[in-house]
Amino acid sequence: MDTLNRQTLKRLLFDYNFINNNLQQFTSGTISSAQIAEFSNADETQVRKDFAAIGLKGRPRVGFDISEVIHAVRHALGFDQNNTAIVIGAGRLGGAIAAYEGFIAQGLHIVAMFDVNPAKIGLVIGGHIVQPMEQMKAILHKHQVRMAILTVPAQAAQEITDLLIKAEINAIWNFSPAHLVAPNNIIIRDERMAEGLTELTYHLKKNNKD
Amino acid sequence: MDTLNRQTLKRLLFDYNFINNNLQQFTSGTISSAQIAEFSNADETQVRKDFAAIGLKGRPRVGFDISEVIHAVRHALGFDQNNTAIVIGAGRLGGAIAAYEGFIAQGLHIVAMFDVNPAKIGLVIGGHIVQPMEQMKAILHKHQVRMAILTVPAQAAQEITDLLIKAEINAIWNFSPAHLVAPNNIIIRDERMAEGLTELTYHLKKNNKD
DNA sequence: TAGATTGTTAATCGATTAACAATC
DNA sequence: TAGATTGTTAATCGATTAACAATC
Repeated sequence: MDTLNRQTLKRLLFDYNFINNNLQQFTSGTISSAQIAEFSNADETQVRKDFAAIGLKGRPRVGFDISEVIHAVRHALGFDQNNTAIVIGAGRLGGAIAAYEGFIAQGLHIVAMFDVNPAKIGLVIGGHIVQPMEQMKAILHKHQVRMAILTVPAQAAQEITDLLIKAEINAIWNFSPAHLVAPNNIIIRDERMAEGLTELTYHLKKNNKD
Repeated sequence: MDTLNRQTLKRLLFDYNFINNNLQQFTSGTISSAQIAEFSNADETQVRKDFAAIGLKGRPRVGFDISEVIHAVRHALGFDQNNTAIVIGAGRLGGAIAAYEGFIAQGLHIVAMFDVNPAKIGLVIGGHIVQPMEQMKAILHKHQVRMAILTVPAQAAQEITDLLIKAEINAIWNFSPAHLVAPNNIIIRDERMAEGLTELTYHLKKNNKD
């Protein structure tokens, strides 16, 4: 199976959420590409292509079986695989992420929380006891952690990334505004909130002038 | 000037951050499109096109004037325009956003924080006293607020959006996983963190199989 | 059977990259 | 002047949409 590109992943997630949140209205147990397309305002051909890309087959005159769609998307995107993760940076954002239960449906299980600040060690934030960085390597190993969630200030981000590289982490979900340098085999997703704000300030300014 | 598309906004922000964070290394006061392209790993033609799109002119053999670039990007993206905003949802995420100082450089000023939960009213979170929703309309008017930042649970999001529509908000920065229904003249940016997680779980799963 | 919906190929569209003349 | 770098047009690439035969 080919690698799904970012847009396809995004659309599949969107379709999946739509179906999941509106299960009760699809009493037939099936859904057509046109129904999905109407909601997601993508083209219906696009929906069929996306589904074909994850091996989903529909039936002419009937559509796609809802439980098959849910299962196939969960499988293709990896939601059916449990991933353990740690949060580094026991601030408000780190706490929010650690406490958020919505990620569990995507297979994410946060097992520990760390901070460099001695004053925070031992506090319970987002349901986890904050531990010192020195414990990190042992915990990563113990829980076979593959993902680190970085919610530290920009100036601390690279130093911590270097520790994670040494500890052979597989993936980093980076909420700091820093640009991280790491080997290519480490999957990095930068969550740049400044981008969202930029979109808004740009369009607000534009509207002002119109 | 044509509307900048999302990718262009993203690249301009990236270029801007790169230049800003590395000012000391450009002692000549100028920078070439090739230097930027090397860091951002975009094509250098793309950098020139992006700059041309915001009216920036470079000089052959010299490059682009750094202070001109900074000024032009800030102006084009609306960073030089102050925008007031309110945060709705006085949870950890709302607090993190309200307290984060990095957005000030983009012209964002948070003036108030709201929550539906009576137990939270009066608390100071992220530097702001939490106020009841009933105060919202008056404060929006008083501070000429154009943007609302939504950090409430999914099930509360649409109801609050409806209030914001009535209060004639211009833009909503939506951190809830809900799909908001609103008129087209309201600018909505959905910050779907589940997308980032999806990218990571997908690639982690893929790596597993390879 | 008739007709709705899929699956897939072909056409279109838009964004990215290559090429190169203009310029300082 | 020679040559580095811009600005811009043309070519390429990839993603989206249209068209339509296959199918139940």
